[in-house]
Amino acid sequence: MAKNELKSATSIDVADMAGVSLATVDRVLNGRRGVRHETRERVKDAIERLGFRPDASAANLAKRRTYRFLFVLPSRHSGFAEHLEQAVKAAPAALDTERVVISIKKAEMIDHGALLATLREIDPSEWDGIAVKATDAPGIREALDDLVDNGVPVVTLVSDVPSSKRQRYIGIDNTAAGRVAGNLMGRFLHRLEGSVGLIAGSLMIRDHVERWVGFEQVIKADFPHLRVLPVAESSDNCDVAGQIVERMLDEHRDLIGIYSISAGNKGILASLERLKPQPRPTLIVHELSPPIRRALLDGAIDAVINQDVEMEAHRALRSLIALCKNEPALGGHDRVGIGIFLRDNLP
Amino acid sequence: MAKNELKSATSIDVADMAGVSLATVDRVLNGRRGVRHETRERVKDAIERLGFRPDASAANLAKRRTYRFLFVLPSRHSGFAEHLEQAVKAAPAALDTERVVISIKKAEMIDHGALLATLREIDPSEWDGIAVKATDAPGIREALDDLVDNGVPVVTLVSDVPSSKRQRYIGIDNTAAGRVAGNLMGRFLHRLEGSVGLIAGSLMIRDHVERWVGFEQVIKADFPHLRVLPVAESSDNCDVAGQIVERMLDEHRDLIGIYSISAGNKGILASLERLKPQPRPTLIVHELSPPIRRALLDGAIDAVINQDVEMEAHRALRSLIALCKNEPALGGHDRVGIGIFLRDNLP
DNA sequence: CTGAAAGCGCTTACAG
DNA sequence: CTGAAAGCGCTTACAG
Repeated sequence: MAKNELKSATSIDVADMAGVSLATVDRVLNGRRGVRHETRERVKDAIERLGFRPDASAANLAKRRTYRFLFVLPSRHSGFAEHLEQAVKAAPAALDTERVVISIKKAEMIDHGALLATLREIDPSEWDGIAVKATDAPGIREALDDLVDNGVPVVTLVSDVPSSKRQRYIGIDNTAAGRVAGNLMGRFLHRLEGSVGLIAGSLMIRDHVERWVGFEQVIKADFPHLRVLPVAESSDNCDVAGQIVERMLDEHRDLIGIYSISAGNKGILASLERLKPQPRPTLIVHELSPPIRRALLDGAIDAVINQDVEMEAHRALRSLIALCKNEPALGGHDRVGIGIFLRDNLP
Repeated sequence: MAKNELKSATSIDVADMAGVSLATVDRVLNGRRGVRHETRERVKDAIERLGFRPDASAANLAKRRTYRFLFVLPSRHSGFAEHLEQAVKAAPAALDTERVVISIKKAEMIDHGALLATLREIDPSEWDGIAVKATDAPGIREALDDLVDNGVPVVTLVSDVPSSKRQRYIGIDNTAAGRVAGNLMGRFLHRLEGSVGLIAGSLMIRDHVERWVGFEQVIKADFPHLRVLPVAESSDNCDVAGQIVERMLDEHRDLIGIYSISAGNKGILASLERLKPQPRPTLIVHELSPPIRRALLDGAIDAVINQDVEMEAHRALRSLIALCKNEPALGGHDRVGIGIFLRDNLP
């Protein structure tokens, strides 16, 4: 291997070749104004010819800029909420080159009055960017818009508020996730006929609605022998979810499947365990957490659809930093993959 | 937020507090020898009290060390091989703080004489680390061991050679992947009875064997009404794979499923398309590539099991760097997740 | 066993 | 519109 392959060009090389100073190279590199057109072209030419690629860590070392980001996350106790919070806290450490300090504000998501108050409390001048797991409820959109209008980049996390001015949404395509659930349900039930129950947290939360819609689409189109019952709302409360299952089993003797769109799985599993319907309805739920893993391994759950919260937290940071720098969106870096988990591919 | 939360301690702060020079702080930090016990303790104490965390990018900037890594990859033309090569080439750019130069050497995998010759050609002194997608064939193990004995870190990629001295294996758990395939096959076929055909590339390639074993395990245990046919070997050749399918359909009129363990899917799809068996056997394959995506969307394939080659390439680099630095293995950072893809969760 | 000083490749006031 | 110089937080010979 030629030695010169190992030493890549630095900005000094570029400056020398273009016959300018380091400061001018820096101006061209970072698109700062105040460089004569001709000079700019000379520098660009040198960059091109040397195959120069700026060293991001050196740049960040010199910048020493620290970003302060606020994350608004659900306060309600659930496996997913905890996991998300943990992932958000751990995310800055994975950023090698950028300095980020994050704070977390908890908000009650089901009660959107509480969420609204929390959002209203935020002082935009204190933050370089904000990530919110928000509901799509009245007033929330305006609160997000106010933050954006005050010059703070805002991204929605996990669940989107698409009509707002938030710059990005970081999370899975929830309609697609619902379709995946519908597909698995239909295929696992093969040609059996019967009813399928849906349990969501709240139809004010966008991701729940989208999953429901996706599920219905697929069942209607590809598995018309299945009857989808009206969605029941649990407020993401385990006890309520458990009662919903009891009622479903009682009212629909042909119940052969349950799609749990949101939280409350502990209650659902407990009811099924207690009532032992034969055969047990095929059960598809969201989000891997330790108890859900166990239930999957034990055969109490048939499939889990999961979003990678570590990746979401990481991408939220990357997006916020990109927004602070006015960088264009990198294609496909906001969407997170929809994971399907069976007993044997648990991570 | 207090201002001092934003400014974290630097090694100068540590040096001041401990009453030593920067060089000594560096020695303690990096476990270099030649520091009196008492001095070392003073420094450690200061690090602790200041909550000092070294800045990785500054360290790497100062080091300017460049790693030269060699990747031995399959030469045979296949969607997966191309994708893997592309991922390997792109991986260094994702490493913000480390400088890595990679080279790629192509080797014929099915013909292990050729692979062996390729491995024997490698001059250990030219490389800081080597990643190999190897077969588990005679002589290969010894060739890998020789490289390790010559002081070069070696990791296996995608397919392991567990009896060798390679330091790490980076890839999916292929037995688990086979189990996932078996599970999906069993569930999709529900209670239907019939034969299931398996097509592998070569039983000299470890990942193929492991997938086969995992598949059989699950079918035997959970879906005993399915009959698994003896594995056919295609040498990862599309034409051969297509012929195998024709023969299977001809000899087994009750063929209701096909598990394609490796490459050659184009041939399999073509044969099924031409012969149009009714009903079409449930088809499960590995590795998403553009033609496979299309077939999944068109309904010609029922499920795809995928490994994330970008992640594998990235982890291979991280592992090799860690090995060069004598860092301990980070738990779970070698294993890559097994992705299950249906029509609606394509990335 | 320990330290002073140069340097890694950029950015940032400041001066002109 | 452009440049000289200091500095970001570490590492590395070299000297003692």
